[in-house]
Amino acid sequence: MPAMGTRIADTIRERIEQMIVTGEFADGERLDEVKLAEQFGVSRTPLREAFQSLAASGLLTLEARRGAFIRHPDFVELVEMFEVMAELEAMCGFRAARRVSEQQMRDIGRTIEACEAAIARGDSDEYYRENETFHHLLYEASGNSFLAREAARLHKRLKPYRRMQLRVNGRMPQSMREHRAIYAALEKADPKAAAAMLRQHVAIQGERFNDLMASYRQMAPRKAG
Amino acid sequence: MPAMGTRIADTIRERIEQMIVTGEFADGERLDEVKLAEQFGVSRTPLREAFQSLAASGLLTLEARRGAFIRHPDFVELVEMFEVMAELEAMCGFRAARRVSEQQMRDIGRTIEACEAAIARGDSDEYYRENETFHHLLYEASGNSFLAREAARLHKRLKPYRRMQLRVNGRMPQSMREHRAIYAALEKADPKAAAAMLRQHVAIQGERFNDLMASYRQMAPRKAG
DNA sequence: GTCAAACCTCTTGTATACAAGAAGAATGAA
DNA sequence: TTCATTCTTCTTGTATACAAGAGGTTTGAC
Repeated sequence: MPAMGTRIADTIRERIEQMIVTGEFADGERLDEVKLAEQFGVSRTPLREAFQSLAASGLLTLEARRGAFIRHPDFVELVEMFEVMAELEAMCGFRAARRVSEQQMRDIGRTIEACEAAIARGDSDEYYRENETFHHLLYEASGNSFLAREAARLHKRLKPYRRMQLRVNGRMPQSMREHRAIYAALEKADPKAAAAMLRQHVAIQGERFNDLMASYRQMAPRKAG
Repeated sequence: MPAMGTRIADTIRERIEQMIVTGEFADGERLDEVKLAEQFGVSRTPLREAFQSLAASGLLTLEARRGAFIRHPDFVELVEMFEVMAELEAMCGFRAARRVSEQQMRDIGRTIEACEAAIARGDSDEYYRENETFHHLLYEASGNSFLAREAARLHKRLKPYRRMQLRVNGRMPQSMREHRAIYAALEKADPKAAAAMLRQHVAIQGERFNDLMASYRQMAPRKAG
């Protein structure tokens, strides 16, 4: 964690990042420096530094002398990104199967139960939170801190689009079964099974491909001037 | 001297990035804003924006109210990074085996020959250049543009440390044999073989682990106040 | 001589001022 | 009316000014 004291630029970065990953901006929308600076009560300087940082993380796009834009990935790129995400998670699972600690297994087990409870209550926000925790615990359990950071980074970047996957009818119970299967593979210390399960869990393939495409088409019209 | 065509911040970013990946800075070195601004003949503003961008890419570390520092990865993290790099390259190879075009195969073949010619001439700079091209062509050949970008990003970040691997006695001819094996796997359209070859080619394991560790120890003392 | 506290200086972080493209509006010709 | 051109305005990009923390240094007490 890079020293993050009282720098306004860092705070701004966090806040804009949050706005982006919660899907607050439409595709193609331009982030007005003056307006945002006013909104946050700061000058343009820290705001622009935040922009640079966010752009390097891929969360927004800077166009020379035109400004900062939200550019949602097109469908092809979205599939590409999930393809990489699937492989990173598989890699985490593979390594975690050998390296995961008992404490980590308990934590993972807890998030699975919390997920199921959330579904039972119909609390989808809680479900998303716990699901996220599940995956982050897995990244950590890989025992490769660099891999964990990179996986978390891409995970964050995909956040606005992950809901599309889960919104589909019947996806959540299926997702839960997969969580349990992943847990079982870790418990058996079976790297290949864990990797395969996770690849399957995250990848966009088969029916899921069509589901995502349909969801994407519903979301796509949200274009901004 | 204000705006004149291209963004200064971008130019500065490129130049500093180049300085970093060519290993121009020692571990722990602080990048003096005033001195660098003077050196480049610009104000601190675009320089600081470049810093933000570089920090987000992992090429330098920003510490609140202390400055921008070059923090070389420790040995463990370096191994972790190569582990991820190996997997990304394997992934590229897997996909490239199915998707690579004939033109791309010709280009890849050409870089292999250029590499071998460079070795024969003892031109190591040229060798590094062509080797880099070989890998970048492979990333592109994966057919997944997002994957290609991510692989290229990590490749760049590892650049200062890749030479350590190759400097080892006899590594270059071995590396060339691997290039040819990778080429053969692509030609046979054998995804698993291509992936395995690339994982093997990039990963730090077996003897290579010890070689890298030795090289790292020689490089490590380059600490700055 | 050693330790601690105040102070000074140097560097970073933020705000503001200014320059210069870019996009759009107004103007004029066909 | 339509197209091209000029001009206006708005926004970004860069420089500079100013504020404030961090680190080192001096000074004083013991």
